[in-house]
Amino acid sequence: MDQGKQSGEAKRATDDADPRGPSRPVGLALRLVERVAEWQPVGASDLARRLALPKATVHRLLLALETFGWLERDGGSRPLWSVSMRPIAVGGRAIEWKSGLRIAALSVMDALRHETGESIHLGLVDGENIVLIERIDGVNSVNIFLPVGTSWDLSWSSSGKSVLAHMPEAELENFLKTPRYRRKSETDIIPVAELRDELALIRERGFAISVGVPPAASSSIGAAIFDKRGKPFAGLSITGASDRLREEQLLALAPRLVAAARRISIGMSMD
Amino acid sequence: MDQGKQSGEAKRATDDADPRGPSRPVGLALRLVERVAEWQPVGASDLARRLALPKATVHRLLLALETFGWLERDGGSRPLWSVSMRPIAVGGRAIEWKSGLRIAALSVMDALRHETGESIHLGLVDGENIVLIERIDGVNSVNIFLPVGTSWDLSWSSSGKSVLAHMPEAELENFLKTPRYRRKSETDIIPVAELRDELALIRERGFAISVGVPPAASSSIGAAIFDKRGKPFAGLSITGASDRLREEQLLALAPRLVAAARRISIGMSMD
DNA sequence: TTCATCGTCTCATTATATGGGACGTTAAAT
DNA sequence: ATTTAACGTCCCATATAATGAGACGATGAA
Repeated sequence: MDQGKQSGEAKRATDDADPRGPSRPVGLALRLVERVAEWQPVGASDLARRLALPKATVHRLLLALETFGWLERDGGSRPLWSVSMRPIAVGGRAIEWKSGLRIAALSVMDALRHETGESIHLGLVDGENIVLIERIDGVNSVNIFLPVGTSWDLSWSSSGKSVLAHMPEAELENFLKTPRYRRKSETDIIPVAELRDELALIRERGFAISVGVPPAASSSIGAAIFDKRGKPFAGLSITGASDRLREEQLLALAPRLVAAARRISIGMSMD
Repeated sequence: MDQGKQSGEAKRATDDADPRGPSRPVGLALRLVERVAEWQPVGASDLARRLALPKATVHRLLLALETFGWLERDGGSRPLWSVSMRPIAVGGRAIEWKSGLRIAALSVMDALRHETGESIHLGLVDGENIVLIERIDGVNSVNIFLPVGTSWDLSWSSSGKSVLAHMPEAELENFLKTPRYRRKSETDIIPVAELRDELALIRERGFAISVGVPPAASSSIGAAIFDKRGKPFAGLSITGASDRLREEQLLALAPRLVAAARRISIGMSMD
């Protein structure tokens, strides 16, 4: 799950500053929830140290978040904290609604998985990431079961790249301002020129390909989904284990995938 | 998605009270997030009215939550609010970790869906609800695709009831203190005696059955999953459309389901 | 047994939340 | 086209809660 954060982390270093001002307690509490999710199970002192916050403040907030049902602790003599099911329940509702998309996509996704036998992923853009919001499993066994909520940098996954390729120029420029790292690496920066070339190819072909993406070495082919105004906001992809889905197999699936993505875009435009 | 809240709503009426005291702003903010998720897209005044809070307070919190990335508004002249992808991303991490369960369950679930051809659901207990955290789709078409994050009252779903049946006496008593409504009804209370009888039957047989559960009329057979200490904390179920999965079909699947649930429990006890 | 570290709690001080109400704007009703 | 009720937004004096240093006993490692 780290991959989704990699690029986000750099920016969050600033967020982790300690902004005095309005709604500070709320901000602290939410940051606490996010960090507990990341580091769970984690102790109070450890948390305070990593966030550079006073122990007493963290402790008080932890108790509050427990009361409100967002955090839980195990029963040990040195309590360790983790997040409850609340965020998932809340987020599930978000997806349920947010998605005319989900409704428009489901039948198409189901059809696609029967045509191809592979797993179909639906991702929604969230800032500079793409978040997996729905998955329909292929009929084959030995599948890759990524959990809903997994997120990747837009420059990583095939669906992310296909969204990137059709983004308004200004937004893309802004995205390219911060360096993008190659998957599996935290130091190896992708040259901007290389990324631009790939995006140009994606625009031309109408789909993107990714091979061997962590965590579970999976390969995928992805296409963008557009809203009424023609802006890409989601991605559809066919995903499978790298050793079974090689580039030629992926290319063979391209026409079906592109057709499915277009059908969803059209379905979304008809509200 | 309403079904998950139905019974919860009664209790939340009290939560919705306005407790002065420590961490009040945090509590208000979190309640706001939960309610926005429930009612989205929703306007500020509407929200304030429904929560019986001053407009100014709600407005200030909305702006803060937007800053922190938990809420978003559309661009209309009368902004409507909805939740962002943040909760899903946070919750996804929760699941990722929480689940030795997920890891232990996945291969068993995959095997089970191949044996039966039906969709397999994995739910985790969250207070008095059970939350769908993982779904593996059956190989048949015309499936029911419930989104991860959907939650039901424990007395509703088959997996919930099977958890209830094996709960410690004290906890069960506490659960039965508040009245439980029949699904699809907001007034029709299930007699406690009837519920007790059903739970006794479930204990005896080792599995529970539910027919025609909303939102998508689905029927299911469920069994509980236990932790090392023998406490039920999750549920496994086979779910399908009501018109295809009748009681006799469900009963035929029982032995396989019970075996799978037991295998997961054992897998969990071996850390 | 020693001892550093942990979770927990208190309290005087400081900072923020609070919400009534005013203002300009929007959109529905007339 | 005009009216009007409801909306989003913001200000500001007051009430309220957040803050964090430090104390304490409990825990687990050395």
